[in-house]
Amino acid sequence: MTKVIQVAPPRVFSELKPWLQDHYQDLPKRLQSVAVFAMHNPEVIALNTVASISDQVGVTPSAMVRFAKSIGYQGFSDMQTVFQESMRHMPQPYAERLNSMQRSAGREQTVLSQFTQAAAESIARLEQNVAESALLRASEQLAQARMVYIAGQGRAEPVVTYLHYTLVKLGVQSVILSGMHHSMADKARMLRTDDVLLAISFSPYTANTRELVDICLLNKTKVVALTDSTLSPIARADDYHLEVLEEEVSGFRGLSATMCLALCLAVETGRVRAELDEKLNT
Amino acid sequence: MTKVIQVAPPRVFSELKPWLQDHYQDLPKRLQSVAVFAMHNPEVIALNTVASISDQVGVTPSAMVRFAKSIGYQGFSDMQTVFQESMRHMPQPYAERLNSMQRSAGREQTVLSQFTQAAAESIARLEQNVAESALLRASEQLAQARMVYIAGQGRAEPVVTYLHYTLVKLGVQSVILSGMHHSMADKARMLRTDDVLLAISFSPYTANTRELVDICLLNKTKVVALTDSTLSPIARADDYHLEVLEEEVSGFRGLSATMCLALCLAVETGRVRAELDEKLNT
DNA sequence: GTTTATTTGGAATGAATATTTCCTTTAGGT
DNA sequence: ACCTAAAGGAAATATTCATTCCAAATAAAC
Repeated sequence: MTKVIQVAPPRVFSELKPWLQDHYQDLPKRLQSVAVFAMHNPEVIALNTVASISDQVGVTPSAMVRFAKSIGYQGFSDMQTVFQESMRHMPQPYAERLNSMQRSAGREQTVLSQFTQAAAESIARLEQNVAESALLRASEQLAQARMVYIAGQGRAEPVVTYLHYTLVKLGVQSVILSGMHHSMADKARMLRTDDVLLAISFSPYTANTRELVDICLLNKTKVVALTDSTLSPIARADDYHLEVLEEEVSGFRGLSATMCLALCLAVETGRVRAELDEKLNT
Repeated sequence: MTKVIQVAPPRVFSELKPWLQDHYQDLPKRLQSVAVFAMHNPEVIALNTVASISDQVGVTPSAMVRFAKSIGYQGFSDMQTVFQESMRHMPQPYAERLNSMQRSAGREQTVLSQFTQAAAESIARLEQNVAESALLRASEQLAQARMVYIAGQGRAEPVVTYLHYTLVKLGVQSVILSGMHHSMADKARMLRTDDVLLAISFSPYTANTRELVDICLLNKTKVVALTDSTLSPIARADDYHLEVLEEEVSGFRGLSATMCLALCLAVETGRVRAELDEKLNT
């Protein structure tokens, strides 16, 4: 059996991608098919069984195992865990991200072009995946609120700042909740049933934001959530949530698509709010 | 065996959540533990084996199966597929897509498509207009700084927050200057000549940020600027500035391209900084 | 054109894992 | 305090699924 490589295989998906690009030419035909499919449908690899995947690719199950082994993994299952880990977006340490950044640096792609490409893809997907109707429903909730409370931490904080800024400019009353040094209970007490919580959260989901959402739902306070996955702890069926997924480049996730969605949400809210105000004045 | 329910169980995760909220009280103790865990760690349920999950929850494997059955699923595996399906980022239903297609085919584009298009164009232009060399020079300045002070107001503030967040994560010392309630003179006094000011500003340019830049240039403190035009008052010939122009839609300017550039700048700075640190240690 | 190495498909194997069963424990009611 | 019913744990069982092996096919080398 021909091993294409015998050194340790990539343990993270973002390193696997460039590896495959380099070695693609040297792979047998079937294994090339698998490679193409894997890069285009990583989620399928992560979630399905060998039989089901090989069926979709159009190869035999053994080809899948061979593929994994040719990269250096112990077997298919071993490789699958790498794909799975990339799905639960457990971020790798920043030092490692910088490392993999350097390793892929040789490949004639400038930093700028890599990130702009990722951003463009994220935005394209945003347009595909977000339903106009969902956006409208969320906006209506926000527009009807007596007051909009905005919460989010870490990577979500710039989004909080932006939404607050834009909403206020558009005449929608809103307050940033995350900055305040209140206890969770205090925060919860502020919220009345005619208020709306606008929660922004990405994985790894911070406990604070999650708790806040839980409390609001108990109090029958409406929640509008902006998150990166329907599996997010803050996404419920009975609330209004919008989903945006940012493409990653060697472990780094941007905010380009998220900011775009935030602007849409704010503008739409402003519009609906203006309509409501007009009705009241007539 | 006690079935809490015998009708068809939820086929999507978002419906399962409220279901559990309703029936939580009626569940046995161990099954409650599982319910709480499942709602807070859906990804774990989706990706791991019964043994591994039950271990993390602190119950026996059979409890997991019981849990699934009590909801109405055939078994654990059946329930797991629901969690998995919610993980894949399924595009919106075709009905919805057609709907929005038709609407955009008519006269008015959807809000979403208008803004995504603007964002995409802004990003494309960003790649065209920003020279890799300029990015590198700016990054080198930031990487050599003893401390990076970040300033910006209004629409630039989300960018400030984001840059601060990312730089700190990458091990580059930085402080946000705009939030502090010091007088301009106080702020200026903080800055030493081996510090660098990272100023973000868009038209209409706020006086505060402009003044800060002026003072720094007088003190021979290095300035890296991120702005929307070379005509900007904070762009000088002798400093390092990056330019990004956001396309506007009916008066609204996004931040998608800006955020992308900010990320590039931060990552590149982190990389250069790591290189420098390595040299010192040898 | 023949031989040799590589690749490929398909069935057999074996490991991993969900599920069931049975027995013990706990709790609720009289 | 006793009885009954529900709940929980542990291990046996059944199923699903990855993996391996071997023969057939294809491509490469001579």
